[in-house]
Amino acid sequence: MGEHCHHHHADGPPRADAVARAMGEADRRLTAEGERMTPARLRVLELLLAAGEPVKAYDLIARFGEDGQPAKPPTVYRALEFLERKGLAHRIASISAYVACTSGTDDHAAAFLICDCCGATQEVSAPVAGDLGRAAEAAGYAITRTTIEAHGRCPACAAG
Amino acid sequence: MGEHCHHHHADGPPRADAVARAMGEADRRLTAEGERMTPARLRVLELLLAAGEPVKAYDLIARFGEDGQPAKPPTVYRALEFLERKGLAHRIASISAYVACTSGTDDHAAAFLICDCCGATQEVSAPVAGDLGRAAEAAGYAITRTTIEAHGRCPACAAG
DNA sequence: GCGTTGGTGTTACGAGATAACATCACATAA
DNA sequence: TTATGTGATGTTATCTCGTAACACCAACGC
Repeated sequence: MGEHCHHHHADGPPRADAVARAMGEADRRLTAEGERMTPARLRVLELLLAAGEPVKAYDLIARFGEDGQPAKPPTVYRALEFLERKGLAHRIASISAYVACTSGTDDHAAAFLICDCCGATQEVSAPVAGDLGRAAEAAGYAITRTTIEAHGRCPACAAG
Repeated sequence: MGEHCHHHHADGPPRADAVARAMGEADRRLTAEGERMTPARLRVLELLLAAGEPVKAYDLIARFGEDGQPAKPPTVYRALEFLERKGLAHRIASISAYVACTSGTDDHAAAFLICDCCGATQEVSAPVAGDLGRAAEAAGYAITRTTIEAHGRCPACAAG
């Protein structure tokens, strides 16, 4: 039972044109909302989209400069905070990593299936009105934000 | 919208005899299973039980010595790992803190309701067979572990 | 013009967690 | 009994993660 299969079988990194398209769409949408899609924010979004899987903050920092120059930590953390606030990225707390949002919808409650073997993750919509919502309601809690992360093995790793 | 009410309304720290009882029970149970409840492990469990709410690892480290001497980080992290493995404690990833398990059952899948205002948390049983389980099954994932944490306001904080 | 607001650059540091290695306690088999 | 393996601990050092604080700057509204 281990972390020994580090090859990536599933949907690898998206093609460059897909990344560009997603960035353009995000840029247009947020600009229309009066937000400022600055170079740093776009760059971090680009790195997340290009990775296609969760990325550590310090990996983003290292890859930030096109010339190989790393960014300063606050630059990346600020961009991540913005992207998360706007629903373009998520933090995965159980592995301290960040991932571009892949749920088309405005759905602010995301859940993740994370393969501990190959690192692939899949975002699924988190029905807050489900089990957890019922428990919260019974306890009188007013929920504002959820962290729902399931670890295990993806189909390919479970097989191979 | 903030973190401004830091008083503790809910069930505060448990009474000393309740802590002692819980420790004795854990000690007996694990010893019967052939595990070693060493002083360091008991001490960390005691600190978690006495707190009655999530505690940061470095707070445990600071409070570890009865004489005020802090522990070395690995001492506490090792104990936490053991307690978590044995179902006596949980890590709450979204706030990087640790809490004693309060679910009587052997139920290894816990979920938490966390008040962002007063810090109180409530452990609820996480029905893995519910929404998330269905999503995982549909995606072909074999789940081994879940992190389910809902943030919001407890009844008292929501009111006051 | 002038203040206000929000974003960025930079330095420095605080907080969270673990690697690596030596040592020790205990059980069990030779 | 001695040998030996296993699991727990002590200790040092370091690594990773994240933020506080402050100076600066651009855009906007009055």
